[in-house]
Amino acid sequence: MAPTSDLATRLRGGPKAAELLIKKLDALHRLSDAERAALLAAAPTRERHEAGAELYVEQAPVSKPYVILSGWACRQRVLADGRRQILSFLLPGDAVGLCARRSPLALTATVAMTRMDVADATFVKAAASRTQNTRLAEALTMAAAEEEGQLLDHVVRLGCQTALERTAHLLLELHARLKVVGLATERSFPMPVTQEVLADSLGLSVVHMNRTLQQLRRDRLILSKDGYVTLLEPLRLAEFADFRRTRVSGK
Amino acid sequence: MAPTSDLATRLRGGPKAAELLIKKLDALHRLSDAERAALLAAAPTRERHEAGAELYVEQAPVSKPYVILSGWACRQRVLADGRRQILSFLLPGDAVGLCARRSPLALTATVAMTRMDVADATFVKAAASRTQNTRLAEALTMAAAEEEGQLLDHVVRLGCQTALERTAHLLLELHARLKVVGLATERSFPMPVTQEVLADSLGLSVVHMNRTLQQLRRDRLILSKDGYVTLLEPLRLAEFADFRRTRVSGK
DNA sequence: CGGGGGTTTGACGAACGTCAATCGGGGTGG
DNA sequence: CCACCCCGATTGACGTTCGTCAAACCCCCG
Repeated sequence: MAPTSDLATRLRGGPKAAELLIKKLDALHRLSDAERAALLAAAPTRERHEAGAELYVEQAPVSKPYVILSGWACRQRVLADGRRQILSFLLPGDAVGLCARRSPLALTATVAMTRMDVADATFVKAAASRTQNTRLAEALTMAAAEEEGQLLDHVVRLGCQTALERTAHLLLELHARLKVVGLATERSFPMPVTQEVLADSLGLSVVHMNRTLQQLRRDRLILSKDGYVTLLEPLRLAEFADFRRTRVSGK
Repeated sequence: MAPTSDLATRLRGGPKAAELLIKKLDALHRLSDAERAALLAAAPTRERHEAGAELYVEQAPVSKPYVILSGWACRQRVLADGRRQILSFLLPGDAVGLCARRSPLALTATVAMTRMDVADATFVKAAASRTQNTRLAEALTMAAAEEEGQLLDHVVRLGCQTALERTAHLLLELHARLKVVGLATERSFPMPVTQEVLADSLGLSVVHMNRTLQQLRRDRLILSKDGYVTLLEPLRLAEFADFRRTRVSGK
């Protein structure tokens, strides 16, 4: 199901740190051959982070940007009394910490939810600032806009959808994002996080999260086991959850 | 309570279209005298929009940027079955539609909630792109980051706060934002929108919104009447709602 | 064999939504 | 000037969704 050989190659530290990033940006705004080559040529430093590691600390300076090579992270905030809200999921191919401002402070904590491999993305910023790499810079801007779109979707989920709708909507988003970078098949994708994480993302209790997933299974809309989710009826699910692909730029 | 004479001046079409914007940016990242002067010198086209007018249509191209001179707007999405989610409030001094990308499509609708006066903000974009106006460009970037911060706050409100906490938190945000541009006093500010709007923003029903406001009044935390809100105990309210001023950039 | 984290279940209660009616003020036409 | 109306705020009664608590269960691992 997962492309294990590719994955193994990447994890062993092959030269293709930018591979997933390119897949993602290309889908958003086709890069030039030169830009793709420039990104692939880079051999950035890699880091491994264990689950629970904090990549950025809320209100602390953003150390350096990363591209996620494998594993999942999230942005989160924790209230004084311990309540946690997960604001977004960060998946392989995502670039993080590429803020435009001068000495940026992180608006949220960023935490590894699984073991993950990341590459220092300073080379991406450098490449994008070269004048010949126009489309790369544009693609990064569009990626930022797409991220804003995801945050807006999240607000809608939390603000006016039921537990069932929220869950379906989030699963559809994760599936779409993973498919772009080749980590999901037509209907399935890995889900390496606990129900507690989903609950904290969707504003539900763990118990209700569990029951909601059960209901989706009972209704034969999804399958889930062993860390994989299968969307049995993506179209019906999308209709039900009011899920629509939003475009960020058009000509 | 409201600075009526200033307001009247602005509404009559005095030359100070950028006045409120400058107040806001200055508070975020002090501009140079030259930058302030450049912004104040501009005499952009003005437009008046009645309540209900749609400044931008979701998924349609963003026509041109605006600075809000008076009145409130919001960004919103409407689901297929009519449920509405308000994603953010746009207040006087806010710039909207200043997207960086090429031919941007609006990620949400933007709707006037009161009669409003806006100025064409093309001159702001132009001024920011001149190389000598570094700090202006930086300030705009920081304003964008602040907006992201507000969106993150909104997710937290919806995801893990009670109706009472959400409401208090939103009122504190609105107060802080209006105070920066001089439209709020130490404890009071105008609230020109219906409870239905607040409800659609906070993910509550109108009925529950009403009861929540009543409770805040009963608890002597706020006063509200005639379109004005007074925060009776801002500190206690902030403590209760876990409201914190988040900084976007640091030395 | 024991332990711990994650999932699942049941019973119960609280927060919030829905429905429907009333109230109150400002505007409008007769 | 007054009757009417409409929109927004308010109230009450009731239903549903979702949270909480507590216990069991399952599986992997040491």
